Amino acid sequence: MPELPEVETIARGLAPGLVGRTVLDARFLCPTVLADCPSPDVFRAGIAGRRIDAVRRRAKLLVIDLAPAPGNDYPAHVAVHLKMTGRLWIAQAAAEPPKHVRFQLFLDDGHALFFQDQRRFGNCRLVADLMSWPFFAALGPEPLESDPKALAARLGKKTARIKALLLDQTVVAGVGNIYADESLFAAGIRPDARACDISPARRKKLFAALQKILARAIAAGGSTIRDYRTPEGLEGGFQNDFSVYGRGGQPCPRCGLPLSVTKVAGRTSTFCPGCQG
DNA sequence: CATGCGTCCTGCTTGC
DNA sequence: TGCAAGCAGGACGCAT
Repeated sequence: MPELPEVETIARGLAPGLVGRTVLDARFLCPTVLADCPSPDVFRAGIAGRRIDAVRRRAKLLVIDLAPAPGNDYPAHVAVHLKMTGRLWIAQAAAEPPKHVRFQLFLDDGHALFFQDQRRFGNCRLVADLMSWPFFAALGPEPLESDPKALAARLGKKTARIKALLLDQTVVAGVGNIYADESLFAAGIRPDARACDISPARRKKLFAALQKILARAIAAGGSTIRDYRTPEGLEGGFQNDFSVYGRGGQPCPRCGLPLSVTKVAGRTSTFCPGCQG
């Protein structure tokens, strides 16, 4: 469930405890959490002795930038995808890992980064060159760093449903089901509308609304539906500001009609049949 | 190429 | 009260 605002909150929360530290080792409590790597030992050797230069977000990925080190004489990155239920926090290295902890990164100050993931959808990987990773190279623009008009132009001739395109990480990066539904409501667009049937002005309005909603969600520390927590263990606050997500059957906050629930692009989609159309 | 759909995974919720 | 089916959803593999 962590989408752009949640991963941004996590990156900001982890940075003070990680940046400047040196990585000593890693431990995998679940073998499948490690993606695109021949073995845990290859990963461990690849990170050992490196200093953490930065902790940042790209799309829904948490990216840890690692400096070169003796024996590892090139920059590298650890990329973590939290998917639905992933959580990250820093604790004493000797702390007993709670249930569903899949991975630990041990630091030179006696602490460790813990990665917990109940549903095992999440993963982490060690990447020397991010752009040689096809998924990363194909990511679309960051919505908060782009002109809404330029984003709108990216889907001008597409016939797919607008909801499917918002969720497509190559169209725009970092949007998931929550912020897709919320921005479609704000722009007055049905989730099952075909992109080519939406006027350029309304498509621009959609991305302007997306920017505003993402910024407000980051300011609130993200949205907690069930599993998401900040690195400090706190729930987000933006779930209290939802207009439609998870509110099927309840009155539309704008017109009072009951909100409809459908499946679009295989995802539950909530919208107002009066305001979006 | 573009689009759409089934699959993975596990714990909570719903329904009989 | 108990148990099974349903549901959540990001990315990917495959079908059309």
